[in-house]
Amino acid sequence: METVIGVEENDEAKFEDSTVAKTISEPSSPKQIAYPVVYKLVRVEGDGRLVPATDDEVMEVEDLLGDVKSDMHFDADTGQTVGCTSNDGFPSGNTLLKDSEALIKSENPEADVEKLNSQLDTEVDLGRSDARLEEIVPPLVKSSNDSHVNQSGNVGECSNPIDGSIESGSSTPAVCTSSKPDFSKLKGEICLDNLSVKELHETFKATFGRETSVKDKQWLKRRIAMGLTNSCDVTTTTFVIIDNKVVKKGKEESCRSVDGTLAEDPVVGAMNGNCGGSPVGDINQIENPLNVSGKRLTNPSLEDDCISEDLNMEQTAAKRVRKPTRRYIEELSEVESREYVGKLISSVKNSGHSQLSSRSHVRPVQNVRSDGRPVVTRRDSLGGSGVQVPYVSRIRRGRPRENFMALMKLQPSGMGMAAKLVKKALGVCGPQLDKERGNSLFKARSDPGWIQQPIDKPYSERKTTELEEDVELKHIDSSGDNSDDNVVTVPTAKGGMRRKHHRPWTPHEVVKLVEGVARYGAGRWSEIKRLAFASYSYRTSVDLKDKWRNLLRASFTQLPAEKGMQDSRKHASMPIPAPILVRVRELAEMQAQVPPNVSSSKFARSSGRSVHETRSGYL
DNA sequence: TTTAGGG
DNA sequence: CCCTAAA
Repeated sequence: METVIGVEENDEAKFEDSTVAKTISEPSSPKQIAYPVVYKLVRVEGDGRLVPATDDEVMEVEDLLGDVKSDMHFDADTGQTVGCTSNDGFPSGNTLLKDSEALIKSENPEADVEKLNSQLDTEVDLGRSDARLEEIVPPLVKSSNDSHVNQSGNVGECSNPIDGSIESGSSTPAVCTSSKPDFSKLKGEICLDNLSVKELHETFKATFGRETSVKDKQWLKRRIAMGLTNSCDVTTTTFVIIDNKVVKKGKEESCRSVDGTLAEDPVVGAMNGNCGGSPVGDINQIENPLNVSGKRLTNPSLEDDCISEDLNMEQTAAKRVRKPTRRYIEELSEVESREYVGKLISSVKNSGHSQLSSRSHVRPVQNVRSDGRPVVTRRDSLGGSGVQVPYVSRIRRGRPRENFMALMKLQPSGMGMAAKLVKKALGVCGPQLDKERGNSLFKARSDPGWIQQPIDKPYSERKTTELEEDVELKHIDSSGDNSDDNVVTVPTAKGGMRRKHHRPWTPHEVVKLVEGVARYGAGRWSEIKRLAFASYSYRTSVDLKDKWRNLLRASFTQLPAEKGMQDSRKHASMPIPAPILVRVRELAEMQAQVPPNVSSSKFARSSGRSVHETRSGYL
């Protein structure tokens, strides 16, 4: 049975209510209208059932969600304002937005959210909807247009359902062209426009598992599209969402994600980010994973959207198709599977590995913000001097791509316009976000390890307790964005310029590393990396190894000192907490890993494989 | 690809 | 951290 974490889109009803003006369902709760979109984490059981995620699970994903969201966020910013994000502006996103917005504005989200949450528990049929969807789809699929859509990409590149449902819906069904609803997740594209009301009804039913009395064809289409999209997201739960594309574990199935939604709601992104579950798991703010607040850029009306959409479409077309970054995927998958299914990772890895990093995607925005104009250059990325870091970080971790330049070149000139638009948008939501984020960030929590954060965080928040690693990471990331992780270009003999970046190890990381070694044994770096050391994609197994080596060295040299004088030498940089060092030493000894020099000779680490005993005194 | 080591 | 040889 696999454990996937899904996002449950709970407010079916709400949407309807809002959209349809209570044509349907219980007239009882007048407030439904105000229900914001709430996502709930669920686990998909083998049989397709959705089970509320456990705290742990949530934790696991939280982090992820945060990522996704933030990333999404960006995309959204760009996409929303500019054009459907990269070619595949998620249909649902937009659609959802429109609907939800209306809802959201009406009341204070906070309260509503809670309600929703409670309700959520009961409502779970995304999974089903999905299943059904598949059933229905076949007939629908291929109904028309394939060519149009497929131009850019295949499955992944779906056109905006919005267009399909709204635009064409009202006007001429004939031209499904760009307007085909996004059903692509399943197998192909479906053009809802071609369906009769009755058919739509059926589809609706199949999608949502219930009847609808709405006669409005357009509405139905939209609704369905939305539903499908959402379900898609749910399905996707495997979570690897990269640049608008959702990559399922292993498979490369992609579809637009809820960009729009997420993006639309900066706050949400931020929220998640904060909530970013730390592996440590001492957080429980998961209550409202997503809380759509009323604050957001709102798209005035559908009409407007359509317009912008059109605009978007154009630009979109020009944009390149981006595949998920390998690293990114890795990261996500790791988080996801960590402790659960480590295997998945490998498969996921295979699925996507492009040179394009999510970061590249974002960068333009950054540049724009700081410079005031869309300048995309490698220099910026490397030097990072003038690059400003947008509120949401998590854009790109890991080592910078060597061929970044090339990537940038890919950015069509259209970017310019896009960038401008984005800029505009950012101007509005940026600050707000920051604020939001900052506040939520303050949900301080006890830091597992110690106190010193070696890293200089760009944000002042830093002093606010050591937000757990996740947050910390974000900060780092942010800083990284600026300076690109302390990237320093080092001249290479071969004429090339090599980037060297420094990523200070956080206490958490160290702890994890130690634990990992304890659990799996030193030397099994890949294992540790994958399992115990799940997140932190930027740490490669080699990194782990190196770090361990260092720790070992440190532990054996520094420990003795502790006994006598606390500090024979002021550890200039980051003082590694004594306890940890102790543990390290212990482990080392246990596993017959003796630090070279210090103890005696270099014993190959071969005896300490069994491991497990380790965590006695400490841990 | 992953490990171990050297730089 | 990076790079590379070995496995």
